[in-house]
Amino acid sequence: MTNSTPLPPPRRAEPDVRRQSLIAACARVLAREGAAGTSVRVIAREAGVSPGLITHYFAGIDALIAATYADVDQTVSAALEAAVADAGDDPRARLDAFVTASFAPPIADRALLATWIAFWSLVTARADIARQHDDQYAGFRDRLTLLLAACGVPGERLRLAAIAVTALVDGLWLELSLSPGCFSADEAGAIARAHLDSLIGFL
Amino acid sequence: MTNSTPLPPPRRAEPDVRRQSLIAACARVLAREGAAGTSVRVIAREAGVSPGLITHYFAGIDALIAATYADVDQTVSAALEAAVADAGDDPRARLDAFVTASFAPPIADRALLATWIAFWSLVTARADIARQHDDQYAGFRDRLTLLLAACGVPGERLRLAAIAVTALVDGLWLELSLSPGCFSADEAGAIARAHLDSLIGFL
DNA sequence: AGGACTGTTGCACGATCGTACAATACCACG
DNA sequence: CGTGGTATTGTACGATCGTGCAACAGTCCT
Repeated sequence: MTNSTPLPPPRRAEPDVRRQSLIAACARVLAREGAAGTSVRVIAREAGVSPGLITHYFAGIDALIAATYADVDQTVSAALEAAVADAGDDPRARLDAFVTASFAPPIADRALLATWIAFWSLVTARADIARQHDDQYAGFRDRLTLLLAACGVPGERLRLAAIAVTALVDGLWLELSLSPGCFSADEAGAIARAHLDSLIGFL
Repeated sequence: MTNSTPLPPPRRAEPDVRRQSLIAACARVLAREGAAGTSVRVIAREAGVSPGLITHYFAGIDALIAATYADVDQTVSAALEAAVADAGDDPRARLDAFVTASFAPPIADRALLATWIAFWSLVTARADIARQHDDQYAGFRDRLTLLLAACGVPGERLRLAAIAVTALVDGLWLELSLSPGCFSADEAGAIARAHLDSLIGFL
């Protein structure tokens, strides 16, 4: 049980680098084993380190999962922002890019879904994690609100419009990730753009 | 540790009744403790029986969770069907009733959300559970397809329309259950009905 | 070069997990 | 009124869980 691998000599790493590698290992394990099979020992083996190191960098396994979720959220936000930036200056093109990017890598990814689910399963029991969830979703909606306003959606409809688009994109992303054979990413994008058409009322 | 309660004498129950009571206890524990805190012992204490009884009725804890999910799905389907039946004969009223009921008790319920999340967390790792998920969602979409067709949605748009409405309702239901303070059930219904308006193109 | 700092290891500990199994107690039936 | 069948109990077992901690080792500073 001591070690099946030849045990390479332990090497020091920059604290930030090591911390990030633990988060990445946690995300990989969540994607491969699911939330139930994700434990300190499995994550440590995935990262190639000793189990004790996780306690050294994180207050506990829940803190590591929360950090993984925050990291995933940051990855998603960065990818969405990059898509918006690539779309140029036309407001509608920027809005389309924002929602379409949700159905392409790296966002429509099984690893992200597993992380999300593992995190949701903590929301029910822990108040601090519930607040982290609320904050991250509020950030997503706020960004969407700006893009919708730039497309001319009037202020009094802005709030519900942002909620609607968030829900639609989330639902499509969820089912696309859970059962990828049911419909394609292109179809999801077409559905979302059609919904934006009716919201903006460009006719 | 033997027993904190006065231990009422063990009573026999009809197998179906006992089985159903275990499923109900599982759902309550999932709602209260979250997926992580749901174990054989906790469920047995919630149901007022011995832990061994769960093994007697179900092949394992995963089978109990799967049965709980199937039961929840049946509850949801029955509630939706009842709402449709109450709506009368007008196709659009029936469609509205179907989607609006998703945001009212007993569907928009924290216990259901917890069950759903616990089940999703098993989808990643187990193929048989992934198929159960696909089947249940296909059933939901099929029912929606019939209601949409009755409202005059043409055949070539029917498939994507059903996917879109399913995703929107799912996303709204998910966020409504995860953070109830963000928007209300009435607002969710209004969003969904507006989306149906644009799909059916009644203008 | 040598000492201090700390990243890292490896293991021990108690708790809890899911499951198996023999013993028990209830109930229907002869 | 026994008696067999089975729902139910209680517990034991091995595995795995998260965490704490003393010892080790790599790196940097003086």
